[in-house]
Amino acid sequence: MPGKKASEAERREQILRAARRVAMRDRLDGLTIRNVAREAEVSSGLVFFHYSTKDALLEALLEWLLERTIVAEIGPDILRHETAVEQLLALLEQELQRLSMHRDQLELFFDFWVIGRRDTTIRTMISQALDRYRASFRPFAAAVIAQNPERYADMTAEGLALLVVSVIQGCAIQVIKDPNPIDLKPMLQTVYALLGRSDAVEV
Amino acid sequence: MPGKKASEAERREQILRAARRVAMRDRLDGLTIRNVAREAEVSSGLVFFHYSTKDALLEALLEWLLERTIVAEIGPDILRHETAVEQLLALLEQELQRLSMHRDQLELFFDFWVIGRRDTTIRTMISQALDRYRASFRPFAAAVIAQNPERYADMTAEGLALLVVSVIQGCAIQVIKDPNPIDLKPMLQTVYALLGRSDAVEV
DNA sequence: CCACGTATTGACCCTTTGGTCAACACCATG
DNA sequence: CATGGTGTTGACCAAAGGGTCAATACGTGG
Repeated sequence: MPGKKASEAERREQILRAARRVAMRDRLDGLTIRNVAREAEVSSGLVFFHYSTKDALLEALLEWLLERTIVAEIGPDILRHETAVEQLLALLEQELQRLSMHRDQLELFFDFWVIGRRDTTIRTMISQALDRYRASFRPFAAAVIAQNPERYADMTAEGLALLVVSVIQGCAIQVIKDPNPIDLKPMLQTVYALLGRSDAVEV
Repeated sequence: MPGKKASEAERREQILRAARRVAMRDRLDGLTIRNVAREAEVSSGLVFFHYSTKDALLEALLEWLLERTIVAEIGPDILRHETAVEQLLALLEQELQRLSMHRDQLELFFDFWVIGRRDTTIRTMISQALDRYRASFRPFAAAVIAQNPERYADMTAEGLALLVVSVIQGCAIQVIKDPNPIDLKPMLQTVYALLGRSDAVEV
């Protein structure tokens, strides 16, 4: 006995929201069509009606995840710093802070990562998101080098951006490695020392 | 119609080897008891006879993987360097090189990583392996700081070791991000510039 | 050469899951 | 008020996979 009707867009949103809740709670291996349907309080058939296949639903979910996880927001908190080095460091610190919160999103990302080894579409989506992410660090890296060429000789903007992003991604692994979160402060302090700033910072 | 008998240890080894081949070829989602049995040319029942459950087989497989993947070998190639900085950098370079080869083992590791979010035993095994890995960098980090305290003020051995390991793990993600391998050289060059060595190196 | 423990087999069970589909209810329109 | 298109349902299907188990072959000790 079918229930009320709803518009295409509404229902898709409703189902996607349910999928998000399920995924955040039970991870990807708990994300079954039936679970999503139950969470959205609709039938399993309806999920297939709006998302023809589970992969389609996964891709919609990943799109949402990527644009709120693998994005470096360049706001006034970053740009208000004077020197390029300080801006880059502020960006790094901001991203590390974002990692420490949002562990659940991080874990979900790694779930998708593993699926992506198999599914070309997902793999490509992730790869492009990570490329964009790294690209957003590049101008800052270039500015750092330009501002003090003799000290930062032998560096390239590409290399520095890749280094910073690698540190962030490595820290992502550290953050979700075990239940009790790790303290990234000593590491951040070390980076500051290497790149030239020395004032202590909160993490 | 049962086949030949074999000793306990022999059969376990034979099955584990088969499991390794299957895992390296088809990833963890292709690692079914039936696949392992076929690869080992035994029956599926026999796999359960020697590994009472699939999890037990997975743990045996993970143990093998960890001790050949998440281990920093400190050989003469590292220790022959004069300064502590050079030793640490040589170690870093060696590990990055190891990443670039062994992509398959890396991907397998991430498969286990995701499973480990669910399975406490696997999670603990991975966590401990990573802790040991980081610990093996610690003495080198400490030596670096001790050798030039005024330059590396504000650093701690713990922080530097964590930084180096984070870089390696971040690069691991870069390495398997997309099919065609990335070039880590510019990044390594940047690290050399930051930590003080300037001669070019092969990767 | 007999008997007993054990290694080995493969059919079988049960659960889960992605996906299909015929039936049915809802709503707009004529 | 009929009617057709479409949103919606839940039963059903097939495949896959972990695990069980009775039957059976093998080897060894008596």
